[in-house]
Amino acid sequence: MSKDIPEFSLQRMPVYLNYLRTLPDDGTYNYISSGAIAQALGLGEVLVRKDLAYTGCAGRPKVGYPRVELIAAIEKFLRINDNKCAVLVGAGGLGSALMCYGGFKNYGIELACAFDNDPKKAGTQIGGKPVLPMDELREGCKEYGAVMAIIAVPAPAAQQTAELLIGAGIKAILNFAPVQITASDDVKVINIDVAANLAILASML
Amino acid sequence: MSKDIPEFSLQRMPVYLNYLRTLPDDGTYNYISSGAIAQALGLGEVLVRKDLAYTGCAGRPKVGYPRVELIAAIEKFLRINDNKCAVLVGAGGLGSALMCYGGFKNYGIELACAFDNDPKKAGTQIGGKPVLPMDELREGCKEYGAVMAIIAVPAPAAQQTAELLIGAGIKAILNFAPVQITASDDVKVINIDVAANLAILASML
DNA sequence: TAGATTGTTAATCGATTAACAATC
DNA sequence: TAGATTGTTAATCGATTAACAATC
Repeated sequence: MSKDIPEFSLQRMPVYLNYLRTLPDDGTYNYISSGAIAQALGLGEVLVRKDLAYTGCAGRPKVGYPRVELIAAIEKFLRINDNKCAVLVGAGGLGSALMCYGGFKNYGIELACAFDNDPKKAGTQIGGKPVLPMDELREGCKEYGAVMAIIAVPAPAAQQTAELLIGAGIKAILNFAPVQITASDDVKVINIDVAANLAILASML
Repeated sequence: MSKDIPEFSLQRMPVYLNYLRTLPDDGTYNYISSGAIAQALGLGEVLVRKDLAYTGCAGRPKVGYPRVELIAAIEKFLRINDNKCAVLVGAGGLGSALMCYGGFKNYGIELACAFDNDPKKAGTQIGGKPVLPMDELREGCKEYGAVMAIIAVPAPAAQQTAELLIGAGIKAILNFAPVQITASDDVKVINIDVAANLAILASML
């Protein structure tokens, strides 16, 4: 279903969803036009209409898009009600912060537990979720039915960690280690390098 | 200088730099070919050559690119020796983790201090760097000569925080709050929404 | 009806890839 | 020289924008 959507349109879907969810529920935004959305997000209005067309939610000429239906359509498109489960590897500073972050549930994602190779951390909890030793990674992923993982380990360990996760059945990886993780095509990977993004900004000044 | 480079080529520059820096210094990689780089990073080799051409570092046919010179050329292209200074707003979990992260210095960026509106945090240190109250933001930015900022505040406060920062002379913003920050064209903004990225991955499964 | 807004088709723009000449 | 690799020019591909018909 989301196979035939352009990559960039897909990336904007959560942006639309976020924005629509922040609108007040007092009746002033029962309908919203593509132009209004475009202006709020700094996009072209034709682009917005094209993107929204992929959700299957039809707008009404002269009126706009029905807000509640549009939110539901995007949620369905992103399969937010499927309640996917994710695990995290590397309960350091960044990993711990992500364990405590409550925003994943907005997308129907549960961050179930963390794995860490520090024996002192194993058995503790972070953000109310258990930290397990690395040698329980395979078993833990299966038990929770995890399909996604977040990697927050040091760079030298990242690729190896990814392979462990893939071996445990993980199909999508969000990697924060500053190396490009490579995997076969059936495993989806997004690499986010925070320092690199700051460096890009610095070079544009 | 970096004005005429395609956006996507610029985004790959830190990736090349990271990769080249990880290569061993034992003489086996005095020269490296575009094909080898391409394979390691999962890119096309012509693309790699085009990107590297922007750095002004010439490769030698049959040999490849001189590794040390290439690293220096990318560093110069990204202006890594300019030693930019950044501040952070929002010393919560994610903000604190970023304060402790040592990777910014790899790109010549110093994260100097944090600002937080919690009076209990003001006066403390995180990662060896001071946390200052919000009402010292303007003064603090000037004092450190900060040109960039990281926003790690809750979503509802993000846009307002951005405007404060811009008022204090900040020219580039890396935003982790899950809202799109909008600013005039002379201020560069990159929005990173961690949960949204995980949602995108989930929808691709 | 007139006007505003959607949805679609065509044109443009930018990025990637392919082909190939240049070079060591 | 022959072969490998760079660098450039042309072709392709995908995403965005422009133009405009459809519709409420």
